[in-house]
Amino acid sequence: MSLQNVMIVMTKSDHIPTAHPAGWTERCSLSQCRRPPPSGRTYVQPAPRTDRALRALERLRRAVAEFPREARREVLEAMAPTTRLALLAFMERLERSKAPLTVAVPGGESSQRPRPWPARLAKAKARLRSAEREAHRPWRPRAARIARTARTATARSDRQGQGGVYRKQGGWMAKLCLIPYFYVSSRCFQSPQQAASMLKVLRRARDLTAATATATSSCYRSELLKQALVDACCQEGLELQDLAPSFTAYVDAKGIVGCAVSSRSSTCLEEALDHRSLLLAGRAKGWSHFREAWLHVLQATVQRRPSRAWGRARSKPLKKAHAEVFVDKARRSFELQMEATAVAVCRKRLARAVQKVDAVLKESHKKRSL
DNA sequence: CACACCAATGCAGCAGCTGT
DNA sequence: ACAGCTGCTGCATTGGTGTG
Repeated sequence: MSLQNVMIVMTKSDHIPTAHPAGWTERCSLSQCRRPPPSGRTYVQPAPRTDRALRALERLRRAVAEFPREARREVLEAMAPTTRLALLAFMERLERSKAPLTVAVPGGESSQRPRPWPARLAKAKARLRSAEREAHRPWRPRAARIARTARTATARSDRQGQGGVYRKQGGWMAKLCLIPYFYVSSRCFQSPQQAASMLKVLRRARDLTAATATATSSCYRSELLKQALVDACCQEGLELQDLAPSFTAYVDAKGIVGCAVSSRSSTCLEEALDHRSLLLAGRAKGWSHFREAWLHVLQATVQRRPSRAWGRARSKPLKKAHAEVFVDKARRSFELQMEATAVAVCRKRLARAVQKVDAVLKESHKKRSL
């Protein structure tokens, strides 16, 4: 299709009769066509082919507008000449007609005002802000998800026969999520059977905890958990020191820093539970609060097993300055990652828009040659 | 319906100590 | 001297849920 043809199509569209005072523009919205019109307003049926071309071009125009000004030339040059000409003609026409064009694109928003660059980045940042707004909404586990996940985990462990029992270089250990964001590990055992029997105890403790605590509460009392562990051990004819549990808070913070954050393992249940509460409360209140909680956890000295474990197993608490560097670096790299994602999404949207315009142009060309 | 997000599980690796 | 022990850490994976 030539540039002239594009102009012809656009001129024709101007003459499509409409009962709406704003002209043809509002009819172009697919979503509006599907919905019953607002009271007192009438819409006529859309002219499919013309509208499709206009919609595709408007979609492309906005996809290009999402790029920073300096990148737009490169974007345009990467297009096929016909597509570029069609878009430029469309934009010229848009510029000439001072009437605000509001060709709506499915899933898009009004085109009266182009979205500022980078729209996706702004959206990403809004998401960050919304995480901060969560301050007023206390965290609660999704009961359905937890129940389903528990079923899945059970199914998986049934399949594998030893879910929750992990092989270490020197032996076997049992690990289980006792309550959401809170893990308990047994000490290391020589055989997988021993570790499996400890896993059974941990599962029993989890069931006892679930039976006594409300599923929607994020506040778990340490005495309750400890009692559940003691009772579970007792039912298997064991002592708590046979299990020798250690506890870790593990809070998913991918929405804030792009990773999960865990506290150091502690043999003190209260300590680990406290870290869990701090991290969860921080996460619910947004980045600045989460940062404080994370810093606290990183600097905390925890109770460890009196074992001969070394290396990473005995990582030291960080000094304040080091903790701050660590935390801020994580946040910065998360922000950069979000920006990169936003750019990738813009490119993807552009590719789709170009494809759509190409298809419309090709179809129109075919019809003309018949 | 595709994609992003999230909870939970699974596992490799770390690195100094200990036993031979 | 060195292989093995130890259990904690960090990250990948899995699969369900939410959202546009």
